[in-house]
Amino acid sequence: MTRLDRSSHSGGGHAKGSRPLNSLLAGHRVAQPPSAPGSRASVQDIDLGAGREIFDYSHRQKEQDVDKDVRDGAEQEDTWSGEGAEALARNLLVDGETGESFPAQVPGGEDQTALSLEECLRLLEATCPFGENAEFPADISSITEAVPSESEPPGLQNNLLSPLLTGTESPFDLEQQWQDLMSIMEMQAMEVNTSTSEILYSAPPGDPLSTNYSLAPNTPINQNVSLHQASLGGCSQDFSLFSPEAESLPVAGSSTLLPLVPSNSTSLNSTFGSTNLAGLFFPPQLNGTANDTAGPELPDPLGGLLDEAMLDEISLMDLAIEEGFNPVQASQLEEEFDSDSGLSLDSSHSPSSLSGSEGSSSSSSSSSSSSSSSSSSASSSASSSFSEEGAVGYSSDSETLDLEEAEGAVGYQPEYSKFCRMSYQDPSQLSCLPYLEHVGHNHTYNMAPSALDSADLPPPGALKKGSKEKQADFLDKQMSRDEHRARAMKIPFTNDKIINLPVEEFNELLSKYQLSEAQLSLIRDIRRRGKNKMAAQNCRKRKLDTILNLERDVEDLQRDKARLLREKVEFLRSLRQMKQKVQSLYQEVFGRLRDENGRPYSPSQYALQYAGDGSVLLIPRTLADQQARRQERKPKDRRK
DNA sequence: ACAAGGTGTCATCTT
DNA sequence: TGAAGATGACACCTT
Repeated sequence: MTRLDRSSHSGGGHAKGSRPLNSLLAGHRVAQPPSAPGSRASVQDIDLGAGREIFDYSHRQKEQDVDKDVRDGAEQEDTWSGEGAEALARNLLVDGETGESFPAQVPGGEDQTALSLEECLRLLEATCPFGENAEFPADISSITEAVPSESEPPGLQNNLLSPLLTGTESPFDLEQQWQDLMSIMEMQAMEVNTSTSEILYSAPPGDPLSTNYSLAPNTPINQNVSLHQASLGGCSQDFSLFSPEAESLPVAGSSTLLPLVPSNSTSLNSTFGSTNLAGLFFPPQLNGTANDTAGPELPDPLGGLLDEAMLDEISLMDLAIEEGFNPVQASQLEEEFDSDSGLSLDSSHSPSSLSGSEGSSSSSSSSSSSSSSSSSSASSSASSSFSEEGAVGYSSDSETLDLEEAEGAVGYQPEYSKFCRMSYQDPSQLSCLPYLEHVGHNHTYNMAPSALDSADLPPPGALKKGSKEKQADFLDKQMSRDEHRARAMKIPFTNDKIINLPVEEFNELLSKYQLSEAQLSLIRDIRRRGKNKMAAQNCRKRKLDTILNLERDVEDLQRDKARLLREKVEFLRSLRQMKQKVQSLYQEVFGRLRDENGRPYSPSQYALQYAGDGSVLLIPRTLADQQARRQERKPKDRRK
């Protein structure tokens, strides 16, 4: 935040003219009028050596023309509640012997029928054997409550549906479902190549669920009944609707129960065995082909969203994302870390020999890729920066040139390629000038203007036959501004030492020589600039690492999201299957109910009600609707 | 001519 | 308190 504030002051860039503070007060920097635009030397460091015992800018003065090359110029959801059952229980009587419940006050009380759950199960087992492994919610009524039927026409509502199945309530937020699925598709479109996306809208080969199913990219998915028929093949799979306790409920054979006459059991069996289970999801009266107690058909609100084919395709997509993406992207990411930044913090790349090796004891091993947090990356980078970049530039002193050439030739540098790439497009040019490899860190605009005028690299031929003079000249051109100044001021040691020596050694070094104020000032400036230059490089490295880490985090999160969506879809799919099974059970039981005259009950007048204790009751539709409405209100109230 | 990216430098803040 | 490091901002350069 403070930095943002600072930016206001330097908004125009410590913009030369606006950088007043100590600079302007001290007058050591002269803000050049705009008449000297674009000139890097518009504000220039003037190191007159105005005694800078302390590192105070106010002591700087306009630089004398110590370097004649330096140009003059100034510087410077879901609700599975069982409350419906509880509510219902308040209106029910409990059979003292059987424990079964039946409505206490219902017109036409003799029609109230409570079915033994065991009987129901037995009934259903005849046609639909249960699996053993399926998990099922304990609260049966809540399951029924969740059976969707929202899209059925109002007129068709009073059908063979659970009384809690109202036409208005859907346990799923369809909009949310759609958004999730669209999200998956978006991700797929984002991360998977087009070939994969083709899979999205075409049936996967060999997928029996989707052979009769095709999706258009922008077409809402339709419910295809035969799809479920194929997928479920009766109710043979994983069907353990009721708990063992429920199954062990006492058999109700009393007069309170209406006889369950399997009058049409054969037809039921045949019908049920090949029943279109998708149809079981829906009210029976929609199914005109079935008898009046079986074969309902309703649009499945989930069917459009959770169609088997689509689910499989989503899984494929996610798989492609996860499996296809990971290795490639990861390797790409690694390459980025290693090459793109070109600034690996790994000190294993650090030079084994540094001109500034006095301070290389601080060298520490660090790896940007191993640190997921930018902070750790930052610290490691900082700790290794000295040794890593100790050899950067600033080696111009002619007296030690040979030494530095040797040093430069030894080891450098992790950033060598990058800097060479930046400053010299052709590395071969450097390879034939090994003593120049550190020069790549100097920008040509740091060079003296005269050097800038002829900054072009000498043609290879010229270099070939180049005399030592020419080489020296060329080397001279590559020297930084500070190096030129240091040479001009006859600083008796290398810029490299000036920059990289620890404070104590640095002060010791200074004390060894008799230096003028101008020289001391220049030395301190060189040190300050050199350190700041390395700091800036490290700062940029860290910034880059941070960006890369964030990118990686984003990719990880996207993968997580895709996985969670996939799991959600799987859950929804199994939920739908369970609902279908519950619905089929419902129809089966209801279809076998007979009144005292041996006639089937009309689904428009009666409905089965699952009680909380596991019993099943036959109650009038009106009561069932009331309870369903009451049930419906509760989640809405809760939402508010 | 213009944009983008790299680099050096400064001012300022933080450690 | 001073040294060193970190960082935003700017100018300049190269591509």
